[in-house]
Amino acid sequence: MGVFVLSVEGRLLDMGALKEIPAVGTVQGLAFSSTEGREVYRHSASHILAHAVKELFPQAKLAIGPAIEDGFYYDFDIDRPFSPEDLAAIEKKMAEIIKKNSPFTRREISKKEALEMFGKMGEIYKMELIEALPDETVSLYEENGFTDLCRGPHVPGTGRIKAVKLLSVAGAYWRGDEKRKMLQRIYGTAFDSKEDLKKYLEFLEEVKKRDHRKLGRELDLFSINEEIGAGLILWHPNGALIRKTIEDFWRGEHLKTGYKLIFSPHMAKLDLWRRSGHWDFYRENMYSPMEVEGVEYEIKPMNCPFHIEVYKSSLRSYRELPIRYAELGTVYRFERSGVLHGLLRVRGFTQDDAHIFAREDQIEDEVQRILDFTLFVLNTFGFYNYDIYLSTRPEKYVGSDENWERATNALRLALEKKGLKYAVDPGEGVFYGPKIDIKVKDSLGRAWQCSTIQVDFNNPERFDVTYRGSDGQEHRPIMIHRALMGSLERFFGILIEHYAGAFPLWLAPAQVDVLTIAERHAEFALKVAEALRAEGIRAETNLENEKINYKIRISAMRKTPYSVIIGDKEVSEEGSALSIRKRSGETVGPLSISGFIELLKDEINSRR
RNA sequence: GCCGGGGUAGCUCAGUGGCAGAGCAGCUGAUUCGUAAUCAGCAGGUCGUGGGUUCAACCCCCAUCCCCGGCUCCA
Repeated sequence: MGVFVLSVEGRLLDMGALKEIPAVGTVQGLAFSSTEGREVYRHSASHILAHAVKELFPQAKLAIGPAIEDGFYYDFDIDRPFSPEDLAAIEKKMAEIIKKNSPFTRREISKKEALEMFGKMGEIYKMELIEALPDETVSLYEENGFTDLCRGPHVPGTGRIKAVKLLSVAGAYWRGDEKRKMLQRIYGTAFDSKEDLKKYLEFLEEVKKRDHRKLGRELDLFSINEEIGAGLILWHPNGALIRKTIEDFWRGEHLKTGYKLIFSPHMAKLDLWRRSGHWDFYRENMYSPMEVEGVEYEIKPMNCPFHIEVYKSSLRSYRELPIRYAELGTVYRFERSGVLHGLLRVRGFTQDDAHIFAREDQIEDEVQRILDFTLFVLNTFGFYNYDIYLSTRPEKYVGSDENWERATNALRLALEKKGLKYAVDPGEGVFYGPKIDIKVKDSLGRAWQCSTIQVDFNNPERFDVTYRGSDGQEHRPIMIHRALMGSLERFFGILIEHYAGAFPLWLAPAQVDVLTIAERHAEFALKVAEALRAEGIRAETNLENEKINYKIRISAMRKTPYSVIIGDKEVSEEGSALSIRKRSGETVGPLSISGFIELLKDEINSRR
């Protein structure tokens, strides 16, 4: 597909500007295949959307309409909400505009003129945007009588848009400010060909199929119950088994890697949270205190203060450092009802938390160790691609500039020594220290924030945490807060979608379903299942009076990795040649019972 | 919290100001079967909850809880 926008020394320009470009620098044509090209393309589509809406709903006021990751949106201020039927009508109007193939033409006018022009049209949001612009002139783009304020560039003409689809309507605050008016936002997407659009829509279907809330019910993994409360998870036996397996793995690996496991209570005196600073900095996420014999207690939103108190329970020497405390600590945070989402955003969750107390000279090395450990754990769950971010000092912060500098450098060096690619997220650190965030990419290429490694200057100070140095003096250790999976709830939700519910053998709640062909095979089937269970394999039987096709279907829908079929043949051969079927439909074997057990154990141990 | 859409059987979903429906799942019976759904019967509901309008409300109105898509926020 051809190019439709120019890149001149990194600046994007309309194709029409070609003749005006002075003969300096390199000129490059961009197509849909480039990120910038895609953005321009979809931004043009959003103009066409605005045009269509203005034709159908002249009273609608225009706000903004940028390109986003997978498409575009446009915000409108309109007295009535858009219905699905409206979307269909708008889409039809857009098709007409595209068919006309009117050229996008650029024009520059003074700010004053622009204000006057949009003022006459009653476009108050555009006026607000113009007023905020720094330059004296602003640019406008026009196609077929529709003019919009826009920096540009655009595709040459509306006919350049090959495939467009409106997806949804949602409320959105003007300028993202919840104190300002809520506008109606229309989301859509555009592609360079009908086939690519179709592929994207199929991707959306796949996302829907993998929705962990849907699979969670179908596979009987977990539930959320109105009687109990929003954002509070019930782990059903199948989900609990998976969680237990994850926890066992997690604890085992932590012990191997030099962590000490601890447990801490779910509540503590409010004074503790005052001292930690949470009551000042984090109160909006905390629940109201409860009174116990005249003293206020608070349910915990974090585990850190407890870990600090364990550290402080005795005098620490520099020889002991680093001290690493790990805990699967369940915390409760207030989240506004509208943000709750299945397992991914809840009010009670278990962090795979750890706090490391280290000397300053140990930070870089320790962070490297944590990075190794994190990637190992993520790999185990089938995540091999990551986006890594280094977040630096925010506007509001505690600690000295010098400390921040040193800690940020330590994080950066650790990343570089590991040869890990990362992006800097300026000003996105926590108030108490810089951090590294790792987002994993799942099997559909979606990024999820899980792991975080945070340096903390604040708490050692507030709690007066010390160690005795080789000089016999008291020193302040640095605290590193880290989570690998983030929270078990969220991680589980991500895993469900990542595997589409088909968990690898080591995690699968039922590993083998033993299925009988007729009732006379039940006795032998039970013997086979028992032999598997004796070896620690999670085997279940289906002895129902149903056809084998039915039982295979049920087993496959439960996504049990293996089923074993027991009929006359297997019984007469006494299990020397089991008929084994994978959930994918592939057959394995025939294998003897012991051969099958060996195969299963090998697969479980390698966590494939 | 805000905007919009919802809540009907365990699940997925029809439905109407005048007797509450289907498929799947469940139970019972028949069938005894070789790699993704055997047949028949039965049972299953305070129509999210609380008020109101009406001779009559699952349906209309108000409030409330919860869910969904977003916004803001975030593990």
